[in-house]
Amino acid sequence: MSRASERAYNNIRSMILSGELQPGSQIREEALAELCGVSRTPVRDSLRRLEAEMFIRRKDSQRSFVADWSLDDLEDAFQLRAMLEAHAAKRAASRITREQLGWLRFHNAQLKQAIDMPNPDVPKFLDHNRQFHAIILAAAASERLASMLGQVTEQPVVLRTARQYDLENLRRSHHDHDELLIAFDKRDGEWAAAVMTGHIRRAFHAYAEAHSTDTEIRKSNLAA
Amino acid sequence: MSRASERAYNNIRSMILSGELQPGSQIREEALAELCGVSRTPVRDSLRRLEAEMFIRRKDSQRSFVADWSLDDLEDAFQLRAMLEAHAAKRAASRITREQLGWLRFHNAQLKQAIDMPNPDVPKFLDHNRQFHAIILAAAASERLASMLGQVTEQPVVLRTARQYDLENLRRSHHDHDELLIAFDKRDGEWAAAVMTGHIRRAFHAYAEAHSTDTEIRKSNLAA
DNA sequence: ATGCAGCTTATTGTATACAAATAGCATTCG
DNA sequence: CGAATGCTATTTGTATACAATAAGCTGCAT
Repeated sequence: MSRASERAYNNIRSMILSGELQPGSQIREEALAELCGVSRTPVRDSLRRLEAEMFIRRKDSQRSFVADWSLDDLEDAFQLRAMLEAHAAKRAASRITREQLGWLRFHNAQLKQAIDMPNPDVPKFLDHNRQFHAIILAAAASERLASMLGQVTEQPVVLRTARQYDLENLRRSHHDHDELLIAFDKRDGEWAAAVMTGHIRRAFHAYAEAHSTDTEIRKSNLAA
Repeated sequence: MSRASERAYNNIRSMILSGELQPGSQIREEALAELCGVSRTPVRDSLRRLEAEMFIRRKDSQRSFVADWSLDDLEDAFQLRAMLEAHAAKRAASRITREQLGWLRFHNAQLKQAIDMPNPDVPKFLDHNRQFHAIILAAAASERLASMLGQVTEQPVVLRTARQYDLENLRRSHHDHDELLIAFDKRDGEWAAAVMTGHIRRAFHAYAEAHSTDTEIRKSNLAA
């Protein structure tokens, strides 16, 4: 992907994820082109891609809108994600290298450190968490699987606060990772898959809870 | 999708699926534009889409090539497909309507009829088979799932003959469908999922066998 | 001969102009 | 007063021209 095109894609995507572009709002190509400082051509490329990734929806005729996720959509995405990540874990169990295992341990230690402080560093936690999962995906060695997972791993943060999960949840995540490491070490794909399933489903419930709290807040703001 | 764009997409896609565009061969936008009778713009749109669907790959810098599927790729795609279709069947079991069940029965009867003749009509079989699966996917009621399945349901026919599966296999497929119908009727999602898994895996082995036979033939042709 | 440098050509990326289509609005007719 | 129809403005689709980039080739030097 080339310079202008990539810039447009990343800009628009992060605007959607951050909520800067409101769910349900219409998108005009020219407006985005100006915002990104490029012409409509690369913007259109990006829109097509984002449409395939279901961040953008198109009405019957051609107009684009920012996807508006219902709780059902969210659950649907997480259900798919749980299935796919479990599959990735299963495949990874029989293929992961010693070196990759080492990196998993490293990132897991780092993310533990990030929340075992007086002032927990949540962004740091999330970053190492992301890398942890990325390594498993790489070990699974399936491009298609990676491509599909890319479609369900990031949801728009319709949430008010960056601290999506409370500390207790983050600690449990770390614990899940520990168990995954043992399963990988024993090359037990079934175990790894089971742990991963639970891991993702917990994330869903944490997210869903935050989501509904948020929409309530938003509604009351609207009413006020 | 608009006229020119859609035409380009369908044309290119079917050229890939039919093998008219050889796996591994380079793709030039302008050449395709002429072939489709449109300009490069809609061709580029289509290429992007086909790239996302992994029918087209791009080298480090920008040049596009028709994807060249190894047996491993094929197995990978089928593995994912089995998982996703099983999931669809499971969801469908609890959601499918009486009317949809009726249509399933209809298409299953039709595809049985297509091969229960002195001169089996394989294209007719394949068409009703496609519709059978489409109804289940619709009953599963998950747009994301549908979108993902779209990425793994069609593989390029690198095969010489349209009769990819022998009659025995087609009959077994019909039988699987019968069993699926019963599972749906009893709203037994687990059963439906299990039947579907086997159903797709059989398809894989039939396909793989034909594939390897074909590549052997091709090799010997190349040598001659 | 071989490998590297610079040039030439092929191919893709980006911008822009224009065509087509759609939505919103006003006006008119029932 | 409401619904339907035609007009206008907005937005997207398509084509084309031009810019940037990468591949391939030629010739020179080692």
